[in-house]
Amino acid sequence: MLGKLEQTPSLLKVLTEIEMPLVPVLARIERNGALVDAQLLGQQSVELGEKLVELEREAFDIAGEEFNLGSPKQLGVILYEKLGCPVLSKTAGGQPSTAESVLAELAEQDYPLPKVIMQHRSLSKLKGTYTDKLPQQINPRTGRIHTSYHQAVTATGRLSSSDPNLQNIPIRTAEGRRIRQAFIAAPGYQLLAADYSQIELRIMAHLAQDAGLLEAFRNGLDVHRATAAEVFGVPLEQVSSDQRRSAKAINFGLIYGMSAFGLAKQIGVGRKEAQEYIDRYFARYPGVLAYMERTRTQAAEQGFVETLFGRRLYLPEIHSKNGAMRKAAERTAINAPMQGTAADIIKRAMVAVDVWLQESGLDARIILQVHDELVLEVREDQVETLRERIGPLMSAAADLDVPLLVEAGVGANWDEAH
DNA sequence: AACGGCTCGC
DNA sequence: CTGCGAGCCGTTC
Repeated sequence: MLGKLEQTPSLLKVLTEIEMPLVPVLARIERNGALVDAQLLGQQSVELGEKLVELEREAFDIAGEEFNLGSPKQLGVILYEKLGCPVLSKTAGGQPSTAESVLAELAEQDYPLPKVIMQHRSLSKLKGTYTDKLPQQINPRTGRIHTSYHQAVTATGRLSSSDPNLQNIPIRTAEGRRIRQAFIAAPGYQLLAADYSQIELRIMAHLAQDAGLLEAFRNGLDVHRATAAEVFGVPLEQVSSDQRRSAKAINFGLIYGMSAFGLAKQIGVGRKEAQEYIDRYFARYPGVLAYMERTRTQAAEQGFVETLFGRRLYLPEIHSKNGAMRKAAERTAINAPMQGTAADIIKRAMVAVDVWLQESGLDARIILQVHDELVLEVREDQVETLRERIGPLMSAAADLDVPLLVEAGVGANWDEAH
């Protein structure tokens, strides 16, 4: 009796041509490990601890009593019962929410406590998850951190990373980036970070074969700016930074199968206005609309969607009688081919880079993969060779109808390499 | 130990 | 009521 895998040539191909060759590559990456400056993280922990005590004092002062800032339950009592903040949103469990977006909203209404809580939350996240924990994860024998990559966990084909997760190291804020500064190269070596530029949007252009989007990428345009120009009806050079930010949210929203409601929340406009943006987007990029409709239909008819390389995601809930569950399956159907194709491509690239490094005898090794990025540790005198050749090699992992660009940076630490 | 709420990444 | 993950802390059992 043959299973789905043996019966399906495209799945066999994904197995034998992508996943199996990747196994020894992942093993090598895990064994290589990442060098981390424990002393620097230790200093940061001390500094963060001091700032947290300060913020705690401020919070107690505003609240007029002491409470556990880390407890959403206790915080809810202070905010909504004692200080009389309006309840803007509730959690799935029915309690008044204290999530970031809610606190930001309350802060705008001039309540002083939410801002202190937000600062406390973000710093305690950095301390608890990163600066305190990472030094404990250093292997005493190698002096490096060896994450585990999981090859068969995610629905879309991405890798995941655990113990510790090195795929969610902060980057967004200046405080967070300091943690990346603790990921360093060994003496005599440099870090090289190579990431695909907007890979999922490029895949969307390719899969949807939308003329406008293909054109934008082929002309090397800033695609968020180009989207803004189309949606807001202004010349490219007159796009404001707000318009570009909104267009970026629209582009990401499309990849995620987002609704007008979700977009409205994300960019801070009314639902009607958000719907107008979406309508204008689809009017300008009709190929994208047709592709999304095709994807939904295919998911419903075949019960699965697939990536460019034939990896499948089965979606039984696409037939659910429950509307919310069906909608969720439809969003996954939209997202999975793009996210999954990106995963296929970087996996192929990892194998290609690994083969090249093994054959060339260069003193360089892959130490991290973060979904659209590879980080390598390279002997100093070979950095320029690597930097020149890794882009074309990674780009060649797929033959898309748009350029697949790779940006590569070098530095003494992971922050500098970006 | 398991779960909820929250927050970090792409 | 935008996709995919991992992990922290607080809370409950």
